Amino acid sequence: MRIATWNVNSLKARLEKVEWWLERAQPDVVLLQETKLADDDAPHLPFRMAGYELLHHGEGRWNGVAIASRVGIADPVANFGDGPVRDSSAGAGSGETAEEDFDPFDEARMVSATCGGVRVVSIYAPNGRVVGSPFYTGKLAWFARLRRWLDEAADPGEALVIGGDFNVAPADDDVWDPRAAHGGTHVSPEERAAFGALLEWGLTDAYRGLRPEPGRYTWWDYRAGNFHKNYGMRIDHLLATAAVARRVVAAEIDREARKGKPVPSDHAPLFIDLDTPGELIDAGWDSAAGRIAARQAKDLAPRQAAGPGPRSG
DNA sequence: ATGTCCCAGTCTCTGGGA
Repeated sequence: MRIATWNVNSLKARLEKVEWWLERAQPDVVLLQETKLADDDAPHLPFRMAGYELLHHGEGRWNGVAIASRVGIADPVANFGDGPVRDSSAGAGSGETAEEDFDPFDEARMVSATCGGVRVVSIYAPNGRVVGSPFYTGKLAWFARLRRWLDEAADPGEALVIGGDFNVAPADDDVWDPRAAHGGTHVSPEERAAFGALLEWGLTDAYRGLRPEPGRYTWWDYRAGNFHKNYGMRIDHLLATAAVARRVVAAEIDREARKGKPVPSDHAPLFIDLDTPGELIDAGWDSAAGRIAARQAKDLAPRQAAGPGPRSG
């Protein structure tokens, strides 16, 4: 069983790329983030044509999470079960997300279901923008809500996977240059502690558990050729309870999906294989990835810290 | 390199978010 997660940066704009990747990677379950669609606009038919059911939780213009599965979808939960979120497609304008209006619990950032015997949770954590800002405080509060949901609605003994865009690089090895990112969001001690609180509950970083090498990322800024320089961050994760983690036999980030035309998302898909390695896993998903990472390790000699720091989705 | 991409509305450009 192959479980993937992918921040697609608009499912509408990325539909062709997503269809290509479903055919390429043959995932059984895909957790999607930043669909940027209202539920009424979710593309159920193309997924159905590819053999997948689609569970979508969106608000319109921003955010939006989904689960695509070809092994069934049961017991859906949206937004931690806290009720409907704001419709960001209607009346959106300047001030819509002004600081005083920001409420991460009023945005479509969580959807869950049971697929093929595994409860999966697709999450899109708030970005945080600037350390110390109300958006950053809201990000930390959102992570606390996620942890509380685990405490109240889940059990560390069950088969569960939380995947998505956490907007947190858990360790310095998860950032292209820790000095460049220092002082910014995604790497602050508080954000890493919020991530750690999820592990503490009973989850394992399924990718890192199997793949210790540095220099492998899931997000690269569109600008400045950052992807080709491998200036990225590992901020998308698949966290698994022990019942799932012990079954993980492979983990990969598919950098090929971050390349070429039509224009890709700024995130690459990440996936894990349970019990049986996928047919394509041994073919190599990007033979250049290791070479780039090795070159980057040498490049980590003196470099000026970048000014504004990274901004990721 | 302030370097790109996506969205909706003010709609062939702009502003906001990542």
